[in-house]
Parts: sequence; structure tokens; C-alpha cells
Amino acid sequence: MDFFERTGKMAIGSRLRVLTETLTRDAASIYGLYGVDIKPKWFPVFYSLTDEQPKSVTAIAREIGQSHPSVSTIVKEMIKTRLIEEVDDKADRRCTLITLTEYGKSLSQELIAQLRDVERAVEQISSECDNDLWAAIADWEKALGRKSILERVKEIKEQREHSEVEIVEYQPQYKKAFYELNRKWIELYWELEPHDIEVMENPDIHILEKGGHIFVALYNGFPVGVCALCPMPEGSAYDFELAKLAVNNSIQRKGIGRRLCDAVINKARELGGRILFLESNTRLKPAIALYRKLGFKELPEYHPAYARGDIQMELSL
Amino acid sequence: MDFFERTGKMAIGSRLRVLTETLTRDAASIYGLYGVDIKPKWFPVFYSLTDEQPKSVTAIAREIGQSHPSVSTIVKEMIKTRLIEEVDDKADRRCTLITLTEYGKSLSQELIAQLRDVERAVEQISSECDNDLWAAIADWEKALGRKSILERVKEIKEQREHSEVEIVEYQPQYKKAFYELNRKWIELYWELEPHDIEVMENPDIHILEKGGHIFVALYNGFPVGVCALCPMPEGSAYDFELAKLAVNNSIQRKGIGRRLCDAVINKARELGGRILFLESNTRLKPAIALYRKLGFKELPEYHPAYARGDIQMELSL
DNA sequence: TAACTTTGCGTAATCAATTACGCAATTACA
DNA sequence: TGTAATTGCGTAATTGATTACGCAAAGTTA
Repeated sequence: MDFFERTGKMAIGSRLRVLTETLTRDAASIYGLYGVDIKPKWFPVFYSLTDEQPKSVTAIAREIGQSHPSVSTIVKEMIKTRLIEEVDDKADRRCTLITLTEYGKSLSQELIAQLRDVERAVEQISSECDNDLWAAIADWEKALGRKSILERVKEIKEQREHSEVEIVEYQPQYKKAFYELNRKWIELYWELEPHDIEVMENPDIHILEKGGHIFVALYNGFPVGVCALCPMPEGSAYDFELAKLAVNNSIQRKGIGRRLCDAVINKARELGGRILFLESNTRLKPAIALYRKLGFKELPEYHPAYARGDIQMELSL
Repeated sequence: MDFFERTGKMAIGSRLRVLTETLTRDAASIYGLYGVDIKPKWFPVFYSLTDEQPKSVTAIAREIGQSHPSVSTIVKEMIKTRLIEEVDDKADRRCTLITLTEYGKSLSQELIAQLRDVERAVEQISSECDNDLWAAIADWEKALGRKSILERVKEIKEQREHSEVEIVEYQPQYKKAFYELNRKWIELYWELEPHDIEVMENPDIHILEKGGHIFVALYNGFPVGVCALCPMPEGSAYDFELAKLAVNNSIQRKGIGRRLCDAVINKARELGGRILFLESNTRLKPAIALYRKLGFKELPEYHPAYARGDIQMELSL
């Protein structure tokens, strides 16, 4: 299959499927060759029982690596052909133990002796190959047992995205980005108000010069998210407020919001803050979910401060 | 899977299936990870179209190694999501050419870039393995392309069976076997007649001493089949007759009858015979089929000689 | 010992692939 | 040029597997 040389290894699953399908197709004919009336899919169950120990359906399923409903169906089919039979488990009445019948035993011996031919065919193929498929499968089973491919991809993806996104402190060159990123999401739900515009256009005056900080998320050097840490006015119960969190809509799911908040929280701790406050709106579901995940607790009573607010939260630092 | 270490390589198909299933299960979650709404099974079709060449359903199927109905279904699903579209083939109105839409093109680039993570995960796994699964699959594809596993098993089986069965000339120690093997099949359909018993009990007198030969098939040293070459009486149109073919019922499908007949035919040639005659009964379907396969032609008219006969055949040597 | 959790396993629904089949268009060929 | 064979491809049925779910039995725990 030249095709898979083009796709690269990301398609190993598809490639395996094609090979498996090819082998399975032949398997049916091979059983036919021996005039044995058993289906290829019975083989693992059949073989598992050749050690002559009665086993429950789930035990077989675990042993052969298939789901129990699959084994359940196979068992039903095999009972019909009198290869196996059910015995009640005296100790545990949930189980029905499965054993080979006498006929099953004799057929299994015969069949397995005949299937040495298949083994030889496999070895013949192996001898024509530079790489050992059988051993490679075993290696993969072990490797996947340690850590699934899903977990591996997750980790690699996170690492990559982490290195793609850099959180930096605000610099004048990000002034426009700070304005635009905030404008965009506000306008999605509400309208910009004069007060918004004043703060967003002059973060230096309203945030930085008051002792606040702004963090900018750079994606390949390009600003895609911002978040501010603002000191609360004198006399407030809180030291700092987390505000102006905005992330570019087209770059979601990369944990950018999370990392911006982390930066703000760390800076707040660094500055000796003890409780971090924020005000938001419950319509912003992903943001609220993020705040909760970070440990923010909703205040029992809401004391409006912003026009857009309907929820206030706090986090003990 | 310790289980497959027990079964041996005859179960390589089942083992592959389990591994494939594991990978496929994760594949769906991996696509979810990237927030892309495409199914894993679409991937080969999708990838095949990234070279931006319009392709017919069957062309794609051939390329990716799947059946055309499978591709047909996938194409239908993908059209619904506007990833691909159909274009009429001006040259051949049977075909509908498939291409990526603009949206499909942009998504494919993005997706394939993201799936580099999967590639890296595969490479990570490979680095933990002593054996290269990817290369091993490629080797197997090539080996199976040269000769399918079914063909290989067939050959190996035939070789083994050939060496298990030995055709030898009659010796006095096979006297009882000659009688019993013939008695068994005759009694399945008819009753033994005095004439039968006389010939079968004294093959020396009635066959060998008249210049005939008897061949015995030994299965692991044990006689399981016989066949006789009898000279025809003076004045007959034929030189020899093939007769008394009998094979143990429990050892079928190993070509024993065939090999006994071959031995008889060769001996007839060796003795300078030109036409070989036989008489049988159409109820013995497998035997008649064998005779035909060997080149025997039915005589247009039947001149009864045996009580059990209803067909006569001849073979030019 | 009562209530909750876990385990065994059967049934139903679903999924991804296949074969079988049939129709329509094209190609081969006599 | 007409007929037969081949090719493209869609639909239906089948296969071998899965997940979801639910019931009953067993185990756990307060």
C-alpha cells in the first residue's frame, strides 16, 4: 500500500485495519480447507477453553481481550453446535461456567494440530520479512499498556501548544491588541460603553500606573489573549481584581485562558495579595467554568459594580 | 496479551484485530481532542483527496485498500458536512468525481498539521519497541501481495498430507485391510455377494497371480486405502481395469483416492496398457467425480458385468 | 443487617467494514 | 454496428465488533 507511505504513520490504525481485514477474509476460507465447521471469530474462545478449565464469560473476555457481550454471543453460537456447554457455578450463581464438551475437546485437539499449517504459513511469511510483525504487535501491546496512544497524543499536543503560546508582560506594542481582543468579545454580547473604551484605550493610566499588571498571550509571536491584574481601591475587602480576560475566538482549547489566569494569580501572590476578586457574567459559561476550575468561589451576595456583571467570585491566594 | 503467547502465531489475525480495535477506539477520542468533527474512518478518503486531484469512488477505494461501497458511504457522509463535493465527469458519465471543497482543503491542511502530534506519539511508541510495527506491516503487505496466506496454507497442508500418506505395493500383511476397506464401503450401499468375498479374500489368486497389481495407501504406516489394477480377460477391448478402490471414510479430503488411482494409472502405462477400463455406480458421486477429473470418459452404452455397476468408463493412457 | 457498590452477563442499538446484487455506461470484438 | 463483457457505483444484507443499559447476585460498609 503505497498510500500509507504517503500518509505517514498517523494512519497506522487505518493501515492495520486493512491488513487485519485481509487476514480475516482468508481465515474463513482456511477453516473451510479443513472441513471444520467453526467460525474464525470463535477461535480465541475455543482456544481459551482448551486448558480444560471451566471459565465464566467475563473471564474469557478478559483473557482474550474482547468485550464480554462479544464472548457472550460467540458462546451462544458455539453451544448450538455442541462444542461447548454451560455448567452452573455453585459458588457464584451469577456466573455460568463454560467448558468444552467431549466433542469439543476432540475437535480442538484435531483442529489445533491442523492449524500448525497456519503457523507454518505465518512463519514462512515472517521469513520473507525483515521485520517481525508478531513481536512488533507484542511490543505495541506492552507500550500501549503502559500509556495509551490517546494519553500520549494528549501530552504531546499539550507540550506543543504550551511551547507555541508564550505569556509575556504587557508592552506598549500590545496596546491595540488589548483593545481589540476585549472589544470583540464584549460586542458579542453587549455594547461598548464610554467607560470601557476609556480603560481599554489607556491601560497604562488605568491599570499599570496604579500598580496593576497585564499579561499577553503570544501565539507564534502574535498576541491572541490578554488578562489584567488590577489593584482594588483603598478600603476594599480585596487586594486585587482579575479583569479584562479576553482570548481570540479562533484559537480555542489550547488552555490560553487558563495560562493567562495562572499568570495573574501568580503575580497577585507575588505582590502579597491574599484574596483575588473578579466580576463576570453567567452568560460567559466557559469563562465561569474556568474560574471555578481555578478555585474561585461564587460570592453569596452580588453587589453590582459593572453594568455587565451578574456574578462575583473570589479566590484565596 | 499473554493469551496470544499461548495460542502461537496461528492466531495472528485475532491478535491483530484486538490491537486494531484498541487503536480505533482511541482514534475517535483523538479527533475529539482537536475539536474536529470528522470520523476516523473518513481519514483515508480525506487524505487521499489532499493531492487536490478529483477522483472517482472506485479510484479512491483502490488507493486506500477498501471496498467501494465503504468509500461510497463515507463520501456520502462527508458531502453532508461540506468537506467534499461531487463533480460530473464529462468523459465518463458513470463516474462522479470527488474533490475537496475550499472548506475541506483548509480543514485538511489544519488537521494534517495537527495530526503530526499523532505521528509523534506513534514514533514515541516505536522508540519504546524493539520491533518496527510500521515496517513489519509493510513487509506483510508485500508478502501477502506475492502469495496470500490462504494459498500458503493450502500448499503447506498439501505437502504435509502428501508426506503423511505413502502409496506402496500390496504385501501379504495388507490382506486383511484389503478385505475390510472394501467390505465397509460395499456394505454402506449393498450387500456382500459370494463372488465379492472370494475375490477380496484371495487377491493373490484373483488379481496378483493374473498379472495385476494392488496399491495400498499408508497413513502413518497404517493402511487406509487400496486400489487394484486387474488385467482384463483375453479378447477384451481393454488391457486393464481399475477396480476395488476403497478409502477409509474417516480420512477424507487428503487426496488419497487420487493418489491410489494415479499409482494404478502409472502402473498400467508402465505395463504397456493403452486403454484403462472401470465399472462403477453413479451413486458413488465422489468416486465418479474423481474418475472424471482423472480423464475417464463415460462409455455411451452400458454392458453390465457386475451386479452393482451402472456406469462404465475408460481412459486412454 | 440494611443500603450502597461492584460484578456477571444478557439484550439492544450502533458502527465500520464486508459481500451480493443490480442498473447504467463504457469498452471490446466479431 | 450490434452484442457481450467489463466497469462504476449505489443499495441491501450480513458480519464481527463495540457501547449502553438493566437486572440479579455478591460484596462492602456503616
